[in-house]
Amino acid sequence: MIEIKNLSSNTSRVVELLKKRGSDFSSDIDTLLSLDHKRKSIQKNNDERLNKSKQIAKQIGEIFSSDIKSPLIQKLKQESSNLKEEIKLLQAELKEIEAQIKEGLLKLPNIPDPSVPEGSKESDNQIIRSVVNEKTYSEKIYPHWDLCEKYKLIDFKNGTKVTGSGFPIYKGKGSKLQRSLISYFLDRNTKHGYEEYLPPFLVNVESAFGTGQLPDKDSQMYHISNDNLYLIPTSEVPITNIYRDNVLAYNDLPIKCTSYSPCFRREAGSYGKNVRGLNRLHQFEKVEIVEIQEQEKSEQALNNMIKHVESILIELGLSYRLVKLCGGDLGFTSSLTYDFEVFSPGQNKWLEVSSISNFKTYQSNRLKLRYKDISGKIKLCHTLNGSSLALPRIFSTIIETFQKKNFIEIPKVLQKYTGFSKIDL
RNA sequence: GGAGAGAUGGCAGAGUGGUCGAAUGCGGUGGUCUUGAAAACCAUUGUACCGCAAGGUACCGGGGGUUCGAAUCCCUCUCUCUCCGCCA
Repeated sequence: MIEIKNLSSNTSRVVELLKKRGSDFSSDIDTLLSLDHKRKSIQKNNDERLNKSKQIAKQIGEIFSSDIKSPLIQKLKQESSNLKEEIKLLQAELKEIEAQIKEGLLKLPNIPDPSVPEGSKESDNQIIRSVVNEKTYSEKIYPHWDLCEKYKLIDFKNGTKVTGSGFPIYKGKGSKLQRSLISYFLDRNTKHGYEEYLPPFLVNVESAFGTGQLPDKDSQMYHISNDNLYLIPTSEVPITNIYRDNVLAYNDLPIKCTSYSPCFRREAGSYGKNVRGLNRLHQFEKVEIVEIQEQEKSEQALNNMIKHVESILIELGLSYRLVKLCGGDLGFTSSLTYDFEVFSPGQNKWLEVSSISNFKTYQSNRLKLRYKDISGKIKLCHTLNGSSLALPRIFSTIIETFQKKNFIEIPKVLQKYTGFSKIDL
């Protein structure tokens, strides 16, 4: 949620930057500002009346202690009753207008960073760098769904039987490889200073709201109606919400967390080729990194996160590229996002495996996540997060990239986790 | 799931209708003293909104109500604790 103060003091700048997303929000913002103006004047009126009635109540108390029968009391009571009627009306008005302001603010996406490239579609994203490993294998390359069947790594059919499409069952060495990747990612992240967490996989409404899944992505989450809880679409939600409603000391920062969790996404509207195999699932596993930072340091923090995730991709030996998202492709709550994509030789295309974002104050404003800076001033924190990494597409790319005629090689760094160096028949 | 008790500032803990944003202790910060430190003493120490400021308003788990006046009374929700039941 954008801060209304920012909106009123930098109106034209905010409007300009929001245009990168491909829409003009100037009239929405004007409406919000005039609502806020109105809100202030109502509140002023309200406060004055409250003050008066408070004074009267005090006066009654004083008279009461000396002369219970004083005729003044009745008169004052009446006066206060009248005031109360006015206050009631003003407060109803105030509540209404505050709700309108909040609703309006929630509809505004985050302000894109000035460096965000112009553009409306995926092809407008800016490729920062590409690192492609040369092929050493010249036989026919199979896509991962064929390999999963051949080596019995994943049972898609029975996943569909047991739950539905998009719920694969890993088995045998497939399951072991999956588990090894989780451990490997967590170890790499903790070695880089992130503290490991294992959060709840269900969250309440406040948490879903805090990180911006509600109300924007309501239909994309699984909801448990009995208890009004949501299955998490990413562990960013429970982890970031740990710090909701907090004023941290500047020397508590940065807070760096990493966590594994399954992620549940309804993915309503997806179909066809894009969802084949492991490409798009309703339940998938992910290791996430979250960082809470001082405002001045978040830019550097984002760069560090990128370097860290990149070092993992290099270690795994995958071909990858780093992409800076254009305004049109930028997520609703993000100000600046970089994606890592790995090259899938079996499908001959790039697949997103990590999305690293700086949300600046957009999440923290909702979360009321603040810190006291060195001068004692209270400010909103900056929040950042990224996948480090998302499992299924790494899994599929590994088996596609390192397939040989009758076996699959396991990358060196993973072997101490898997306990085997290849998958064969 | 059943029965009971409770939720107050960073923490502990008073306060059961009037001048309470809230005693007291601990902790934090600043100072005095000291070569330095400790101790002692003094001062200070919540958040949000409005206002140039002075100042005003709201907040004692959340929401609603009674009253001229609510931390205090009533309703409701959530959470915590104790006992019983069930259970990996």
